[in-house]
Amino acid sequence: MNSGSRQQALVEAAFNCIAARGFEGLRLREVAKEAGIDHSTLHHYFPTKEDLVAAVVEHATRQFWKTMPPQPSAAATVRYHLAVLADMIRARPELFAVLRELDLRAARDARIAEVVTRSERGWHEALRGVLAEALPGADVAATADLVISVARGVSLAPDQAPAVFAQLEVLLDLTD
Amino acid sequence: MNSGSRQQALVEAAFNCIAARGFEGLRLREVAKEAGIDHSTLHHYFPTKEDLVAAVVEHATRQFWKTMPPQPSAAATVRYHLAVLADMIRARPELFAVLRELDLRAARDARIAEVVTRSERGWHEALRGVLAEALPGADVAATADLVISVARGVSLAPDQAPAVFAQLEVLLDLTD
Amino acid sequence: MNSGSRQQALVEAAFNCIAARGFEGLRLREVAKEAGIDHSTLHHYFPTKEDLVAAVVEHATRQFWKTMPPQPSAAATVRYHLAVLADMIRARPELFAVLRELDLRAARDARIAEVVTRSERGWHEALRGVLAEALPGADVAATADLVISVARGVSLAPDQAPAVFAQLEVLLDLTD
Amino acid sequence: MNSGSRQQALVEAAFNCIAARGFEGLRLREVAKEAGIDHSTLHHYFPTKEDLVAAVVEHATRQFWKTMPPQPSAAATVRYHLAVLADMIRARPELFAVLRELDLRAARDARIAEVVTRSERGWHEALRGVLAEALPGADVAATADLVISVARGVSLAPDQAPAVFAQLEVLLDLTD
DNA sequence: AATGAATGAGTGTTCATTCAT
DNA sequence: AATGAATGAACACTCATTCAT
Repeated sequence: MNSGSRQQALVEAAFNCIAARGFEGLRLREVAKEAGIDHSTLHHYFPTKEDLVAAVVEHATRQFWKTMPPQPSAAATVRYHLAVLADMIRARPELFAVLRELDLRAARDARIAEVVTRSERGWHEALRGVLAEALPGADVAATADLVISVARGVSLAPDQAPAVFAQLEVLLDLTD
Repeated sequence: MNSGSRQQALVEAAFNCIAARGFEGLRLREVAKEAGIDHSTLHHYFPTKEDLVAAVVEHATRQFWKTMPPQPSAAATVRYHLAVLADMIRARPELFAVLRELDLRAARDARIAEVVTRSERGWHEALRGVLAEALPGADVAATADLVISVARGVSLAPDQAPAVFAQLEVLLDLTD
Repeated sequence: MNSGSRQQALVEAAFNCIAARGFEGLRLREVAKEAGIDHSTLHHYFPTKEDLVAAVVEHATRQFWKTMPPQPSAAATVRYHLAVLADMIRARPELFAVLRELDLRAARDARIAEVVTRSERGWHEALRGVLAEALPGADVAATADLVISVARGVSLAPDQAPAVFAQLEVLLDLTD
Repeated sequence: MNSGSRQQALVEAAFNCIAARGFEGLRLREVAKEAGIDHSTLHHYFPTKEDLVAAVVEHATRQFWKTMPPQPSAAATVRYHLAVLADMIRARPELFAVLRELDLRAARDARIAEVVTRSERGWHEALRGVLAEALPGADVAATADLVISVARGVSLAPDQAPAVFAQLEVLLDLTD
């Protein structure tokens, strides 16, 4: 087993701990145990807890953000994006729970704030681009923020995701 | 000083700690110190940390939820509600940050889940009532969930609250 | 048992550990055990290890320095002082070993340097005063430094203390 | 680079660590890093930390003790010796700080005590020989111990070395 | 020789909780 | 109620040492 996979295993174990018990429930010994190594070996890969957390933050944001695949029309691209979002939130609620923990922590941790901001900037820009085409005349910046707010908010109640995104789609009037 | 106000002071101190440093940064000694009492004395009012947290949860949800004051029309009532929401989120971001921490914790703490659910149910019902009148023919349940999702999501980026709620109002087409 | 004696007991236990195993062998758990309390209770009295060490430093320097009791003549006072020094070093070699550890540590710890310097200053001044009277015409500052150097040096080989101080007395020609 | 020089480099690196941070601050990883090798490789040269320390002890005592070069007269030899001592202490205070750490450690480590004793014995004998000639009638054993005590003591306050040794020379009345 | 991974005992420190007064 | 003392389990982190290559 090479060192890359060990680090990866540790990050995933840490991610699972955070998903299950929140940041406050993150215990290095438990992470190491789940990854099948001694807890002091963990420090060989991540000298401090903060370093591990930083890796988890990168991991979580990278997992979330996938490019928006172009569809026959801009409106279709937006509709598809909303549908994918709804599906992801339902399929992987823990990922989104962790992302929301990150949002909260960003307010008091500059290191996290930077990653979160960077991650959101990309999403926001992509959203603005496709919304400008799909909804000419609309306030695309505010609309992008609205979409992101809905995604954030509904990931705190994952079961509602399909209905909420469907309703958002109706309101946006995304006809070709 | 009667015991009621002592408890109140402790709950507020705890709330402030959570707002400032999150649940993971809640220290009983610090709460007691901020309330001006010995940390052992705190246990006379709240036997365990969990009890204090429960009180904070009640405190936070009570603070948030205020009845929706009726306006000349149902549409005006909704518009007013959205505006109040935007104002509150901007004025008291810590309150909403704590409420979001609660949403996250509800997923792993049944005691919190119960309070959060109860609080949301009231809000949801009130919203459905006024939306049914303001937007006849609309899917009021989904719309109420959408409004709540937006409020939740935007409280993670409080600065965007006015613009996002304004955009939501536009999409809802809330004319009299 | 009042808190004063507890602190005293802890300081003495810490002193004994340092005397027996040096600063590098100072273990908080062991100190607490020797004082008969739980190791975390120690932090109730001394929040950090550094605080405990500071108290030990004060304790050690205070123990050493006792005023020079005046004798019939200045020369007799110096002779008596040297004799007392020789006796103390033989009687309590660990105390002087700890004081020498302090001298060494003072080079890399400003907090210790301050206490050591303060302690030595008093000694040096008293020595200069009585030497000026006992040995008119001598370089009292250099002689005082010499006496202190001898005391320091011989405390690293306590058995030689009587002989070395006796020889120093001879050289100083301390006749009335 | 042959293994002899590697060992030498490690010993010197260890010596520097002890000089800078004391025995308690001696870290094998740091020593290895300063010597430019992996910390595991260090164990090929010195199986245990104690072995490295033993080598440092030899190194330090060997560095100090250099034979007393004969001068025109025995008194001049002693005077020269004191002057060299004063110069060395001022020029290389860290060496003498380490030697004093060794004296202290000798009290609780037989392995170190042996080296320290052996080193001192040579010095003491040489001193007795030349003192017997320079100061006929004096208690040469006690005087040699006195000189050694002064050297030890003043190396804890290196700045005073010249003045203290000058004063010792005066008291010894080392005229030809 | 040389290395990076791995270990485990141990280090100071924290903190909710309980006890005695 | 109120306090300060006391507890013990848990924590992140350190470090000499060993193992596999």
